[in-house]
Amino acid sequence: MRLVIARCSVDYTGRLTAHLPLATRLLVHKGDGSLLVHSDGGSYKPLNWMSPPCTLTVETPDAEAAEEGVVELWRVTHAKSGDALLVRIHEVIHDTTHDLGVDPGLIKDGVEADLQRLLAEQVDVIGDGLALVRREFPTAIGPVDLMLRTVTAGVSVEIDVPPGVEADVHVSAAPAGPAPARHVAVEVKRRAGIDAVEQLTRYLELLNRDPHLAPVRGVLAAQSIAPQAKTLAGDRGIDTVVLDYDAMKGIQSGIPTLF
Amino acid sequence: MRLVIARCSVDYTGRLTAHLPLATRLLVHKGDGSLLVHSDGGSYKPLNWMSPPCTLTVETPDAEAAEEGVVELWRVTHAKSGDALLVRIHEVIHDTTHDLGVDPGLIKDGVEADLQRLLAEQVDVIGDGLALVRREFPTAIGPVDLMLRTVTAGVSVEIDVPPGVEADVHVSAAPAGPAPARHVAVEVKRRAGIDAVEQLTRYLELLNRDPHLAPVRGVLAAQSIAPQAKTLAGDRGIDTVVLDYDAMKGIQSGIPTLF
DNA sequence: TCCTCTAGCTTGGAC
DNA sequence: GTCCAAGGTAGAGGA
Repeated sequence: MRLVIARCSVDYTGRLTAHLPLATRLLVHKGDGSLLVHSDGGSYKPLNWMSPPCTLTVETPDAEAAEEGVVELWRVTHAKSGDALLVRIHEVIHDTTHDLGVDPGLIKDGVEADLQRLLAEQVDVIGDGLALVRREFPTAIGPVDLMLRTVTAGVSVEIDVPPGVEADVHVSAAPAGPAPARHVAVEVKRRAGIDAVEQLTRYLELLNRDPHLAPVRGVLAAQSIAPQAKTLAGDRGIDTVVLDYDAMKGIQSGIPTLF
Repeated sequence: MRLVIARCSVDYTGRLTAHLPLATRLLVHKGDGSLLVHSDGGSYKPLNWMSPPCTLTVETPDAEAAEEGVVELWRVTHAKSGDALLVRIHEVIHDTTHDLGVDPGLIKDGVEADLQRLLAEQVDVIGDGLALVRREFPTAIGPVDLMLRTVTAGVSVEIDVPPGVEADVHVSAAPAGPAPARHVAVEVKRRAGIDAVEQLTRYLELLNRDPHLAPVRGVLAAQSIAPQAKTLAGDRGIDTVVLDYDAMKGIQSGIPTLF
């Protein structure tokens, strides 16, 4: 990794064009060829950058550029897209190179996948008398996060059996023509916006065309739900459930899961 | 801006928890207090970071940590959210500080706003016999990018007048009861996905309730349109138009706009 | 490979 | 402040 502090101007041409006037900035040239241009402040996102695969070539400025004070010209070209970054360096203030080795990588917890996994183990959070059919239930337009079905075969049955799988098995085995299972499609999000409601609506539209599944009810489950998303969901008959990740994690660690 | 190369492990707790095992990394401490943790390679995004407003405090490791080889402990705390980043430094390999000054900022061209502006000047790209009503046409749920209307008042009229405004004016002034104008709502995107179709659908639903506007046809105009978005648009009777930004820009620079 | 969806998204703008 | 939409979104994961 090469770290350069330099007075420079930068031009990007590619999906759009962007220009950075002359100023002092940090240039990070990584081992994979990528380049980041950072200012002191702003966001974690560089002002300009080039993602790998790309190559950096250092050129000597032509007479005109040299006259303007350019001492070095860095050209970073993307291997496929043709995007290019041009760094006109007027003054190098710092220049060091370091060998960092390979990074072991990041371990995360608490992303949507974790939320979905926990919720699959605790479908009672969504409502009573529900059992998991499967996670990532496949449809033609993509997988539904969770597919559940009701296990309401009469109150008397549910009293003396454990909730979840056992009751579900009982219903399935009921000799007297069982009430048709009603399905519940659950969309899991960390933060749900209008787009989440739209997504679930598309799934429901499709699922309800399938006579084996219909009627399918929709539930939007998220750690936070935008007010407009809640309103839109209400309009469309979609229930919303706010999830408490820490509480769900507590239950998960305390009680062994049924599945 | 302070640049540190160090062998360190990092823990983030906040919206999720994340852990980085011991390895050599770049730490960038910016003037606004923010911290970036970069590896040599990967993306332009740091492995871990803390966004401003936040403060960095350097602590002396306790006996236990010192025994594990920690020589310095950086704690970065977000001012509002309570998110925290903990950097356990085992070895400092490089440590320099530089004054970069304030960055003049980035100038962009080719973003969605530019596309919309160009398209407003060249509505014929959408179809013949159309005139701009206005950009950012207001509705209760937000502005429609472009609202157009047809100027089809009979072919004979259109032959000997310039397209666009002039023809439109003529139609408006036509003494023999003019055919009602048909409206076209255009959603402009650089890249259109399913969400763009959903957005336009919401607008059309609303616009078509207005007897002054109905019937309103929908057009999705974008530099690239995802296949599923094109399919969904087709299902809903929404036309799609693929835009060539460079070509449109060429026309714009060559021919003065009518508006 | 293409195409989809998530993201500690971030960031800017409107209300 | 909250909420929504754009992003050179990037990056992962499935078909």
